[in-house]
Amino acid sequence: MAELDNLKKASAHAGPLPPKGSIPNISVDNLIFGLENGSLKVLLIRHNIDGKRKPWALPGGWIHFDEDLRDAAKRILHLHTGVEGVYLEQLKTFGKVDRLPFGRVATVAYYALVSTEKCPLIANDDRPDAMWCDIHDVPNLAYDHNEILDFGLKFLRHKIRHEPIGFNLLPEKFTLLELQDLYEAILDCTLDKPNFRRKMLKMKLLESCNEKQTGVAHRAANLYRFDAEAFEKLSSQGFSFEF
Amino acid sequence: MAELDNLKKASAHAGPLPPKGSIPNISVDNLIFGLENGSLKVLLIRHNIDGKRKPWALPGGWIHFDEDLRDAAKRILHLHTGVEGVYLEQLKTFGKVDRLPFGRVATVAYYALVSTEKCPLIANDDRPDAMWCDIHDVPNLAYDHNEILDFGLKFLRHKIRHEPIGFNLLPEKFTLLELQDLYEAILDCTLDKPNFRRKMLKMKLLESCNEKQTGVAHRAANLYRFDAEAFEKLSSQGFSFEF
DNA sequence: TCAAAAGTGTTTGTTATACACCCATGT
DNA sequence: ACATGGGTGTATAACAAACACTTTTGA
Repeated sequence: MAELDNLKKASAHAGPLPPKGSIPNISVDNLIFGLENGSLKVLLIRHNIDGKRKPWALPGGWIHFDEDLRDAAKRILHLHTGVEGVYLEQLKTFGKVDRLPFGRVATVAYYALVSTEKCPLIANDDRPDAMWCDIHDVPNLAYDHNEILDFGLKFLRHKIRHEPIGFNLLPEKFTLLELQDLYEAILDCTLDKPNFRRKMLKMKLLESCNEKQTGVAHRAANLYRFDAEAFEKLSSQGFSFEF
Repeated sequence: MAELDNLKKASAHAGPLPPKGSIPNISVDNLIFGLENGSLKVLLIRHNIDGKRKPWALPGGWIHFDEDLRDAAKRILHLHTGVEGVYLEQLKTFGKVDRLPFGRVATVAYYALVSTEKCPLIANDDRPDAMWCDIHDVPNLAYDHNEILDFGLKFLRHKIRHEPIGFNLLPEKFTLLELQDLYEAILDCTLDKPNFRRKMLKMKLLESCNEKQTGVAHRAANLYRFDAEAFEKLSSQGFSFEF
């Protein structure tokens, strides 16, 4: 029951619930991206209230009076995925007058990148339905959530070319081909393997784990991890990631 | 008097004024950049209340209940500069619990790029002080406004390398050297003239006005304007601006 | 031994960089 | 005539794209 209360409080989009202890007129909505079977997915939830199914929506919620904006986004992310410490950035604030049928609410959208394997979806009878939805098959969402998603997707496509954030969608250790597949999935293109390799390695942002893949039916690839330290160092010297 | 009322309503940072007809807990703050004598400037204002001078601050205000977020930002921009139709984009929303000493207010920061020559500052006894402040000489600002400015400045430096927005800081017609000076001012570096020329012209985003500079004590340079149409066209073909 | 993916090498054309140079104009 | 900035040319090095090739491994 306490959990259900939490959920109601956490969801701005179950309806015009009075947000006790929360700031009126502002909500948070999270765009949670994941990669599954080489496809880009987004986390959608759907409430079942009095046996009635609401439309699919982005996971969102209200902001407590004593809670930083970013902390509210983290809390909502954790509530639906159980993960912490993942990539989470503010996307944009959506504030059209009539974006919700009840009252005036501006929503601050955040986007998160998670590796789906770390991320078992939390859904049962007391909680809303949840699914990883392929980015190409997104249904009509509640309110202006399609608009938020479209904006976020464009933003991600641009961002991934200019900042090394793709790694957050992969497990800690990954092969170069997994990384390439990720770029191909997000940018919706095909890339040349040898050239992709060279380009990535030349940047010196990947650190070899000196470890091989296991359980593959072909030659095992070397595993790499993203070297955040090296990136900080290079950035401070004026390096700018470009893909 | 009506003007003064407007100003009070428009300024979230004159103090904890009750925002009648406005959304509580959300404000808008504008980061208005301009270029003057080859230096990057930001517009700051300062209120004089009961003969007491408040600290310098970013121009900001409340959002009316029947006004889109973006329209509020436009209104505040126009109030302080008189300009309309200039480059204005959302920067980020700042929502720390204690960012203001009175009450809980999240502020949506916008940034604008204007050519200062179009932009006589509106300031007199009834209005707040206003100044174009060199980016290197910014004083301590009210509340978290230094944080907002720092974030905006970093953002601008990054953005100008990846999107053709610099033109908005120049008059409609400009020379290649003016453009180069702009890049040097914002990126804080020096650039090679012939190479800058070629790089810019090769992108096909500049349209020659077939007109020369006037009133200069040396050979008059050709004037160019930014060709927004060409940019749209190229963008839709996958072109990505890089400087 | 074959399929599947790892990983290397090489060729070719394009682009960036650095810098030398000439041109036009007002004083 | 000379200072000032406008504008062009060019040699070199670095890089990107395309693609042929060898290597490793499990089935």
